[in-house]
Amino acid sequence: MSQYNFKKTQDNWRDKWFDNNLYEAKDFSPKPKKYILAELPYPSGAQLHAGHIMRYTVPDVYSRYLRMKGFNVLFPMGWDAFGLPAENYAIKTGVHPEVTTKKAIAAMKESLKQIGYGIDWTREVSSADPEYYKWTQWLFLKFYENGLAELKEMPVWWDDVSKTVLADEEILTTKEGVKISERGGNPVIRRNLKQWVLKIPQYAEKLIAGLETVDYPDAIKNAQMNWIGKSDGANIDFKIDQQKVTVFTTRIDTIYGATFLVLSPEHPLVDQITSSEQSDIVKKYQAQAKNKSDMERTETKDKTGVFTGAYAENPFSHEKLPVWIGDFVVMSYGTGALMAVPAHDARDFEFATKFNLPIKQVIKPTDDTKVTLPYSEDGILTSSDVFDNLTSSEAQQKMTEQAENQSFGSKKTNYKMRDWIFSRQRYWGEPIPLIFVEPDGHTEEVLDLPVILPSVPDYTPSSDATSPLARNTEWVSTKSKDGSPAKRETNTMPNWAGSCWYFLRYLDPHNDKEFASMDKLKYWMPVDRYFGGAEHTTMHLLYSRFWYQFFFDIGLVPNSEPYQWRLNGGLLLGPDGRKMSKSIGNVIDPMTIAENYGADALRTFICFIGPYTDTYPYNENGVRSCWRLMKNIYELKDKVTDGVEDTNVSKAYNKMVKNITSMFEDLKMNTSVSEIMIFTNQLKDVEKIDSKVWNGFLRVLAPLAPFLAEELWQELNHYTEWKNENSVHVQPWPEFDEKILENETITIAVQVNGKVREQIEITPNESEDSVKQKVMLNENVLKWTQFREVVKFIYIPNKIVSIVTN
RNA sequence: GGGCGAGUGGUGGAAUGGUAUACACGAAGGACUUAAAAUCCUUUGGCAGCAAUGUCGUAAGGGUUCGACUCCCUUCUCGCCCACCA
Repeated sequence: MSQYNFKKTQDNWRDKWFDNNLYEAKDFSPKPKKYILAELPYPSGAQLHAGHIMRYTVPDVYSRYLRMKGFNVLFPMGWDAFGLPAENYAIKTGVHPEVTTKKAIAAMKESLKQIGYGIDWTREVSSADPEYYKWTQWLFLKFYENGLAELKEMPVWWDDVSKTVLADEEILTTKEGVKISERGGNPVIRRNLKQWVLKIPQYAEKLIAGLETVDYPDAIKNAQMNWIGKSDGANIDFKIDQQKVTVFTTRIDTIYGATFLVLSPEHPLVDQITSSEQSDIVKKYQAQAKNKSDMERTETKDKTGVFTGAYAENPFSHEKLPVWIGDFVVMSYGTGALMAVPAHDARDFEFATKFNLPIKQVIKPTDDTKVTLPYSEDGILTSSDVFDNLTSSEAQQKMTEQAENQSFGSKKTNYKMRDWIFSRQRYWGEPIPLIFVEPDGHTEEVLDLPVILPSVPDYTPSSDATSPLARNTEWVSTKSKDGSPAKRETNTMPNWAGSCWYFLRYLDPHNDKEFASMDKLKYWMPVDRYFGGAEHTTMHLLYSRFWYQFFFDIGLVPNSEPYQWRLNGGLLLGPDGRKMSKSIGNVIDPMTIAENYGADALRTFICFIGPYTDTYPYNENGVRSCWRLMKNIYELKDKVTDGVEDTNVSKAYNKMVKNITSMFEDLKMNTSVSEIMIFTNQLKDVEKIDSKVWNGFLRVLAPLAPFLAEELWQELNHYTEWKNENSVHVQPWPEFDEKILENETITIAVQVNGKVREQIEITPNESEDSVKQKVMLNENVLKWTQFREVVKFIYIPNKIVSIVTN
């Protein structure tokens, strides 16, 4: 018996496949297309890590299956090559990030080939390649030209370790309420800086509407909806002497219960309305709030605030309401001012209780249940003048109408989503292709793209919020279109920029006239299946939808949603069940596993471990069992011969093909591996295996274990030299015969009063009468039915009999 | 505080209204071996029983149904996301 040498097998077929580009996706092929996409990796470190294997294995198995099913499959790969780790490494060592990145890319590409991912490498792209980022810059300029990119002075999150601004999405809040950076966990502080922003809130409605047309799990849709944070309500003006303050409310129906207003301490009106008696105390509070970091603001659960001495008139009830300021009201949402209805809002209730302000109930429940305040549900209005007895929603409509008719308010929709801060004060990113023309400093586009990222002697970020590029004075000074002196924008784009459109470049990677041709976009888009990480739900996945929707609006792409379908994958934990971490020392290196057990065993293990979406601890014994499976399959080959007839094997074979076909369609790779194991165990028990069965089995095996399947396929067919069309991976997916699966008899269970008491044999589609006769005379059934009256006899054909007695 | 998801053997998991625990790991016993590894065979949800079998059992409680891990309600626990967002 020959021994399975997985290393030799892998080395051999890997070169054959990739040297001949076996997995090429053909533009405009008459076959139906499938675009299978997995998030592109960041090329750090030397090689692949466990996360990549978890992310790419199932998509690869699936795309291999589709290819055999006759689809023109695009399964591409590229590199999200800009980013902090390479830059931080450069700061430490002085080696240019380009050098380290290229090295990492080469090593990772080699690893991806070793695992046997069926990637079309002719379409490889790297976001740090000038040929690529030329188009990232070009696309950015489309935003600029259409008023969606804007320079804006605003409070931003500043990472004080990395010395750069970060977007809202890149900030996490710890359990203690401390704000930190998502990458690196560095402390962040608030700073006012002038930044490029992309006005993603303008696409809020389209981003919401688009979710209805795509097939994403509800969890992702919910998270994006939540992040966009749409609230329908109204802006209402309250008069304060000659001034007026506008508040945003989603509950205008509670306005008769408003007993005070609260303004953000930074609200511009505060200085004008504060009475002279309150002036000192207000100024002191404002100063305190300003010095308080956001961390401290959120840390103190206790509400604080001070009275301004001013009173505002409720436009409905004409009551005079005291105006307070409080730092729980943030300037960046709504109007920075709110009407407090302590009876119907928990925060207002807390504030009113603390400062002894009146609490007035104006909503009662629709039924007679007693309420404890604060009661924040909808209900029936009371103590609300002419609006009494209306429901909340009726009142909201009528009151908003009245406010609009009398010009003291209007319907208003607010979003939690903010402008996307798009400048980074770092080196290793795409230069923003704009210049500031002197003397007035107005911005102008750079027409000659790409703006190449210049070399600098020193990558260290500066604490004065300028980019390392700013120190390259020669590069910074340039000329405008009409020859005026100008200075370059020295900030770079965030890491997310390149990945917002990479899936479009795969479609036309070598086009130097366009970012991608419309014909190719029309052929391939949208992405049919997109696999990625859950951490990108409100970042990359939302950003790239925004870009794509905008491109659609300006006619650059053929449809409005980039991804038709999306699934988030889980993680591989260390053997101890904890997240892999160098400091804990529980990091599993997939390439070592591949080295020890073979790429096929590793792939099969990753599939077998459980559904794609879940997270699992690593288990070495699990890999060993898959390695054993490979070995067992290999050893079966000596039993293969022509003309073996075996009904049991034939049945098992057809069942396996049938089951795996539907499991692959549903991406249930874990149970597919079970089916392979069950069938293999069966083959181990027979003397001889028919070559036709073996032929089909190898094709079913091919997506999961591409190397082993290729080895045995080539041997079975006695191929002596390599030809692409002879590869197992381009063979048609095997058919199965339902007829062979039909048995002469079926065993079904008999339940008496819900408990299984007997199993009987019936012929397929046997009549109810005949089955009933068999069942009612059965001795084990009689034990439970005699001396009782059979009230009901239920027969579900070919499945079960259920008897009810009294 | 809000939203979403999940709870099944010692472990990863299977079963989406029809015989709960497929497949695999681990464990126990046995075969082979001087021995070990590897390999092979047997057993493996709890309780009672030599066994046939009975009985309980999918976080807890209730409901719908001939029949519920699966659908509905209540509670508990865990995970993830968001969070003074008016």
